Amino acid sequence: MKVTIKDVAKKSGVSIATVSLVLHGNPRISSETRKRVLKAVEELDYQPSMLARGLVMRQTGNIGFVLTEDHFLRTEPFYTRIFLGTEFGARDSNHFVLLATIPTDFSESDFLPRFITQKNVDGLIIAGKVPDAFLEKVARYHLPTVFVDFYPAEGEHSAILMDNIRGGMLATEHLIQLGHRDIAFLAGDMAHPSIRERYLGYHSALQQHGISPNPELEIIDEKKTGKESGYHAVCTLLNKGVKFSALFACNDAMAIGAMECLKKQGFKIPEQISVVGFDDIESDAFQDPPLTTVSVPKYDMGIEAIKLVREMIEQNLKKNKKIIVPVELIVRKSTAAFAES
Amino acid sequence: MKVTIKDVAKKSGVSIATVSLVLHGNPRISSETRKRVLKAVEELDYQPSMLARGLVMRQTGNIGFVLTEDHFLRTEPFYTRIFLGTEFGARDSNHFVLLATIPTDFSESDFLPRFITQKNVDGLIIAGKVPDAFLEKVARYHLPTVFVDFYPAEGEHSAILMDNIRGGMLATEHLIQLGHRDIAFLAGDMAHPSIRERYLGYHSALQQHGISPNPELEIIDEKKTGKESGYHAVCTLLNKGVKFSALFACNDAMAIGAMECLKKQGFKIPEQISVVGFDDIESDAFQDPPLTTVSVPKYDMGIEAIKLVREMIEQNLKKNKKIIVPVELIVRKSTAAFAES
DNA sequence: AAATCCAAGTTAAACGTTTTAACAACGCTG
DNA sequence: CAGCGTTGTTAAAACGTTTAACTTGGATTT
Repeated sequence: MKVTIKDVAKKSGVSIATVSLVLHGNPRISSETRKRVLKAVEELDYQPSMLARGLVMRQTGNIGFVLTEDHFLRTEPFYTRIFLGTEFGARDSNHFVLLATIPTDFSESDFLPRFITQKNVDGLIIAGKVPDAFLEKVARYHLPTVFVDFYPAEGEHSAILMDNIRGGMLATEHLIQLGHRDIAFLAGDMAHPSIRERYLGYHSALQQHGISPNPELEIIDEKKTGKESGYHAVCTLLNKGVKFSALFACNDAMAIGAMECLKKQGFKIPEQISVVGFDDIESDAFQDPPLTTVSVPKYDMGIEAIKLVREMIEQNLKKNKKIIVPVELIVRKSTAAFAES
Repeated sequence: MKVTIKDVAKKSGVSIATVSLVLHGNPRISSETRKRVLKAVEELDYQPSMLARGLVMRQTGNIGFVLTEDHFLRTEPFYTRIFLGTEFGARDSNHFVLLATIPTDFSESDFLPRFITQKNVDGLIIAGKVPDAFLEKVARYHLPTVFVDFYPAEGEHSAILMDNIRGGMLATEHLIQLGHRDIAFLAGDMAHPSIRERYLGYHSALQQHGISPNPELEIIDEKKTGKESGYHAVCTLLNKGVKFSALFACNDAMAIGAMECLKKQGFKIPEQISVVGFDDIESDAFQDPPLTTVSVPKYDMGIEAIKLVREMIEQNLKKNKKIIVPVELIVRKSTAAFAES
């Protein structure tokens, strides 16, 4: 039936131990035997059984990837890309990534993903914000865990985060360098750390360039962070009658909503008003005009997450580590040099 | 460390064999012993090791889910929902679903997902169209396979498909019942079986109601099937100057594009023209007006896929089976009774 | 020449299950 | 009371690996 280590051993005239040692690169095997074994492995297309290996090594070879159902089903494939990154990263160490969603309103009475309760994973990656009830419940299993794009309020953890502050600075500095001085900031849900940080970056860039922040230009009390909020925020801004030549939205959805409103009001983008977003979502390039934004390396975040969780599995000392991945400014057509009007 | 069957055996004063038999519901165990064992299992929170079990049963307990990268990263979470369905379905039989993407242009020289080459799955679910090169390569592994929303050109297979013909009929009949007679059909990519079938449904409904199809009303030569194609198709239709009071687009994206064009031309929807789409994508409910459409049970397709692949794994006779899942008409606000203009 | 060391392999136990065949205990039958 | 069937339980093999401990035979040291 299936080719086992025994078949390889027989074919190359050695014991199964030798085969195993060869496969693990043990130096005690003569290069001649090594060659013979490798040849047999090749010819038989031998694939070690993960099951048998896992049994003796007491490892499953699996890593769990958990996110809320909402996040997974988002039209914008943000977490999907992160997942894809983990899949890719897992190839190196021959792990498998098991994905499971949890209810967005996970409560004490909900079940954990099976791979956790059945101890079928060696480590865990938790992507995006998850309910506290989930965190509490999962903590009981003491699995090496890495958070991605989320950091729990309590305790010390390993996490992969993006450099929101720097992103906010990059976006703002880009506008400053284009000659803009009156730069609006649009946001909702300031309770969210990422958004708060982007705001911080905006502020800090202004100050570094000697521009004193004007609270009138900060529309930060939108309820949500979708297109509608962006649209509405611009309305608010225009109603105030305060002068501005550029705006930085805390994410692309708001930026796109903002552009819609501006265009409807007859403003030319970027000639009259420059717009910068954040996230680099799929549709940015297809906006009119294509949106300048801060790009987040989703794929890399997944790869880093796997690396980190693997590290934690190997040296199972709980060395908590935060990795901040860099972001990048993508200049498209929605920003232009300041022009006196 | 981890609780094993031995611990349960010791605690309940029986042999490990007995524990195993109890857990498998073997009737030869006295109900008294059974109770004792079950109690111990409960108290120790014993979870059988998938690895050990898999080793002796020669099953991995995993099912592979493969789709192209494009499909997985689509903004519209169609396949994502199907995947979620498989995840859910897999709970019953305690399988795990491993997801892997393949390059959209998979060629002979590309590698198969690791779980296939390493024989780490018992069966395979292939979602959406995949390249022939992939099919050829994967066929060599003789895995029980179920296709979802795709049926290979060659050979006999198991598959979960949606009832496109009936969907086309439902949509068209809905319009006919509203009193419409001049019903346009919009499509692109007629090479795609799903679209061809929807077209068939449209035709068949017309004929059943004694309406002879008017080729002038069929715009079926669009290159693609996106919003732009829908927009463009309506332009073509209007330029022809042919009279119509309703239109059925082969998918929601085209329907939405069509609505945009119609609205721009000053038509009122649904007062002057009724529009029906197909797919029930996320944004339908947020259109203006909300789009009437044919809904596809994505989640169920996933569940059915798991059921079928499990069936194939159990009785490993290659009983190929096609399951056609029913679709459903969702009436929203984009359709109304015919009104003479 | 005995003792030691080394290189290259091998033996065998262990991992945690499932399952078959064997077994013990008991009541029944003839 | 010998033999038989039934009922409930267990011993043991098997699944495919890894790895610590051991063997073997030749080279080197004392």
